[in-house]
Amino acid sequence: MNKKIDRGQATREHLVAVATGLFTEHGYDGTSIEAVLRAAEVSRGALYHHFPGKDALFAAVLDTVYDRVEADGAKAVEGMTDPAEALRAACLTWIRSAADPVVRQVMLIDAPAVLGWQRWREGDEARTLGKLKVALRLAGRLAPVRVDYFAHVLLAGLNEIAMLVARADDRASAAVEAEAAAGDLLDRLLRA
Amino acid sequence: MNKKIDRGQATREHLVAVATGLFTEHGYDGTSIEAVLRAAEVSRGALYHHFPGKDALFAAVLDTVYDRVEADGAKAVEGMTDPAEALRAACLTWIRSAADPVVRQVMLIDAPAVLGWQRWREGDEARTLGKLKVALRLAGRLAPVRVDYFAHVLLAGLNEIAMLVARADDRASAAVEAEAAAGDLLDRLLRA
DNA sequence: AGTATGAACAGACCGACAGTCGGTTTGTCA
DNA sequence: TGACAAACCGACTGTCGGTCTGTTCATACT
Repeated sequence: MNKKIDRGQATREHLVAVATGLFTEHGYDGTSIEAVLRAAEVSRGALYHHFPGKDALFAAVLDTVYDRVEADGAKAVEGMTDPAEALRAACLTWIRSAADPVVRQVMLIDAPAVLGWQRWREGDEARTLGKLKVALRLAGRLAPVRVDYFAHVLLAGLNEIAMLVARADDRASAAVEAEAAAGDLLDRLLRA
Repeated sequence: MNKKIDRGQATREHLVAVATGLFTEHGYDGTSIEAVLRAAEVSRGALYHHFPGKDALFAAVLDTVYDRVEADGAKAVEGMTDPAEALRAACLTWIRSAADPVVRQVMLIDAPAVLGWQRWREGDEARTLGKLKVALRLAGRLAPVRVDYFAHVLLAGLNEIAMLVARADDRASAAVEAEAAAGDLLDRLLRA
């Protein structure tokens, strides 16, 4: 039971990879299962053997995107000891991540609508927000009641800033301004 | 040419009203044109006479939602002379508006995915963000480069806070905390 | 070796849905 | 009153997501 399982894994991953590209380029609604099938050269039966439906395929794609973003974040803060410094580094990394078209379309635009807000928020809480809340608690002298709210505000704010960079005519200079703005935001949120 | 035009207007508005309810309850994807037709007791031809497609119907719904939100905001600040005070009042009103299921589902969850981020942002810029930027410029002593970024951050942050209230078990007490958090956020963003 | 098992895959098929199209009705105005 | 056009009607179409009945084949068992 190894060659078979490996083969299954391979098609699964292949499907996720192909779907990631199509979802990013055309959005969830703009991507038909047919299109995925054609691009991946996989049969209908194979796809529905691995995924119960289109939204499950999307969820799998979203999962790999989360993985990548988390890995980038972890790499950015490794070795850091000062919580505030690590938080700042993680925030800047997140802004850069969110400039990636894949992250933008899949994580920020489609995910809430496809999964529904509730499921989306639960996933985000588990994979992103939770850590951010811990980091905020460690880094600042925020009142405990504020931590949750400000974690959401910070994350949403960073997303917005990242979107602004992505849309800017001159992305290079926008990125510089944006990172300054993000740093400034962080300062203000953490101030006593 | 009056009875006819009036009748057209009436069906149009009726469709928008019915669609608003269905979009709010089941989301954009969960609402079929068929369902709208049945609920509104209007024929297919009539609907497609007034709207080129499902997304156009959604756009019309979104428009009326914007209208209501704007009207609420305008009422909240009327008579105020201090820009900072008006800004604060508008923000709190916006939080309360965003707690409305219609606003939440239509404006915050579906709109970006249905219209596409670009079109959505352009609309939002014209109807909400633009005013907010002006208000921020008047109310604070923010560096001009910061105004744009912080306007986005503030709006997104307020949305998040509103969502937290909407999802809370005890909405009443959550609302109190949330408005305090929003006020705190505003203070921090406007501080020199 | 022979056979049973079940994962992986194949592709015809189905129902639902968004959108189209050739009509019909009905105010309006010259 | 007759031409005109807006409003409306509903059968029809193409596409799409999802189902269902197989078939293949690597492994486990005897």
